[in-house]
Amino acid sequence: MELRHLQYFKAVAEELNFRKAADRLFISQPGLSRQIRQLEELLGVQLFERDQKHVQLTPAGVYLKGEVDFVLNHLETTRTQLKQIDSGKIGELRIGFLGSASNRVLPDLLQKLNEKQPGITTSLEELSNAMQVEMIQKDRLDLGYVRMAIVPEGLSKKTVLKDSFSVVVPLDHGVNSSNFNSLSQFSEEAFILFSSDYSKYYYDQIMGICRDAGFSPQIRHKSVHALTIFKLVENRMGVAIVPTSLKEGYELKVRFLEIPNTSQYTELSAIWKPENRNPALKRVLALL
Amino acid sequence: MELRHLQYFKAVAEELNFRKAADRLFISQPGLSRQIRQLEELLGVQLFERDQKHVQLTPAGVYLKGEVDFVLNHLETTRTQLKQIDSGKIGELRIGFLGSASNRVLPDLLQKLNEKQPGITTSLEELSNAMQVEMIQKDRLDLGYVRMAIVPEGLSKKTVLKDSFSVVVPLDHGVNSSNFNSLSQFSEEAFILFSSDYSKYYYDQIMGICRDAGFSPQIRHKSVHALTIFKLVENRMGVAIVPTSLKEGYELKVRFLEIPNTSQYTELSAIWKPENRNPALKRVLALL
DNA sequence: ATATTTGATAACTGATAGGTATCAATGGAG
DNA sequence: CTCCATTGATACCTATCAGTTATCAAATAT
Repeated sequence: MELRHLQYFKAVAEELNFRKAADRLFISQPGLSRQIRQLEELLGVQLFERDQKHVQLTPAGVYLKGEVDFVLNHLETTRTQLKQIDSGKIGELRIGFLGSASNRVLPDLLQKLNEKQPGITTSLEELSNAMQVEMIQKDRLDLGYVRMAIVPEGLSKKTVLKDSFSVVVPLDHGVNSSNFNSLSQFSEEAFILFSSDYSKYYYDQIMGICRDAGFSPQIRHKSVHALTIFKLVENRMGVAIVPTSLKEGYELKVRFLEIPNTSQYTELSAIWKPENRNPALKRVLALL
Repeated sequence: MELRHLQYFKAVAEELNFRKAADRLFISQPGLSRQIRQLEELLGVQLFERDQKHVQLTPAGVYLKGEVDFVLNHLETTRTQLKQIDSGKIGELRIGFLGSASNRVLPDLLQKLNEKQPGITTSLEELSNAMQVEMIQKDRLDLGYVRMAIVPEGLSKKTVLKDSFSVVVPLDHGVNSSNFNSLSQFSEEAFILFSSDYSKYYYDQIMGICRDAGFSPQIRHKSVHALTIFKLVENRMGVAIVPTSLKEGYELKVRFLEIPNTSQYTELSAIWKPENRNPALKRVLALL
């Protein structure tokens, strides 16, 4: 059985006249007659009652007509949907991000998406730098928000946020914005850092900043979540160095001190695989 | 576009390998390759990503696979329905049920069906709760008899039986109907339950009943068949808690003790998909 | 380095969808 | 009643194209 049979059946069922149906289908009447007979043989069921002057549907034919209408209609809408998906008007984008992107960058993107590309749905997942890279390379993620200076071979990058670093201290800490001038003031403090397996590059960079200031930090705690780090600082478990933009978006009971005179900064970048064929990705990249 | 294209597409989408798919379809690999390419041209959409070693679906291909599965399955059931209707029937109703429906509810339905709608034939299958839900959602089942408090989104439900629970004990067990007053009398017994993969909800509920009675049951055996459970009880392998209505319909050598004063009860419900197009289903629903 | 596997290409062939010409049966118009 | 238009079915032809075999180059695996 082929769709041809069903389309022909539909025409005959509607016209109840082989010649008119054949005309509508732009084929000859004998050809149509044969295809209908073949359909009846294939299904093992008589669909039309033909006496020499009239054609009408059998009960089985009536049932089949309903189902054929349904199926052909369904296939038609499937075709138009397919076109939409292929052009990226609708589709799903799988986004990975570091926690630090969830303050401004990610909400910005989602809002812009909702405005300009409402057909695109997203699936969001907070993941480490390394995991995002791996998943993008394996086509398990379309877009990632990471912190790294150089991206692995084969991935594209666009920086969306350039961030200085700040020292995070308890509110009652002796150093404040008026007397803070060098990071070396914290050389004897305990430090709280992001875990290196969450972002190796990030970890190394903070170590570099301290080295520039002439000391090697004592690391007491490591965590993967910014909020946890802030809580630890608040409870005087140490001080932390984090991207300045993390200041926004939390109800903070800690003090941020932007580190002056340092060429060190961190970039939040969107990364993706140029060969990625998800059409929704192209549209989203145009928005970045 | 013809059904052939869709069938071939389905095979390739499942195998993700042109040669294996061609073997499965009993055609040659070049022929299959050409048909798929033609389908892509007809739809104006790329469906597969082929590099020289791997084949994978594009997002459009993923979408099409879902629709094709649906359409081909729908056409298949249409064929069997057609046969039924052609032989003077109204259609076939595919019914799934839990074993506990086979005592009263299912025979009742079948008898009523035989009386009021003799044109409807049935195909019956004993299936777990989860399997029934899945098959109904995929249009592989028309009506299911399940035990669950809330049905998944998109399915309709009608409760057909409200059942209390009974403890099942051997005939010579110390506890009988005159001295039974609390489930806690069984707190030290070994228990035999229905497997949780048969009906998660049911399993949890029995655990809840015991918790209400102030103990956590020692579970020694699990089984999916009521009769097996009764046999185990008969041979003093433990006691069981089952819906009271299971008492009927078996030649029992065990004793049922209805649990008093519990708000716990179990409902046997008929579930179906409202969009289901089976004409026999509409008629049967009118009988419920 | 060798063998095996992948999908794509090229050229051939056989089945069949659709064409033309015609038929017998029916029913409406005169 | 006759005539004629209209119905679907039949017989035969043909051009298309689905599916074939025989290859290929590229990529793994051994």
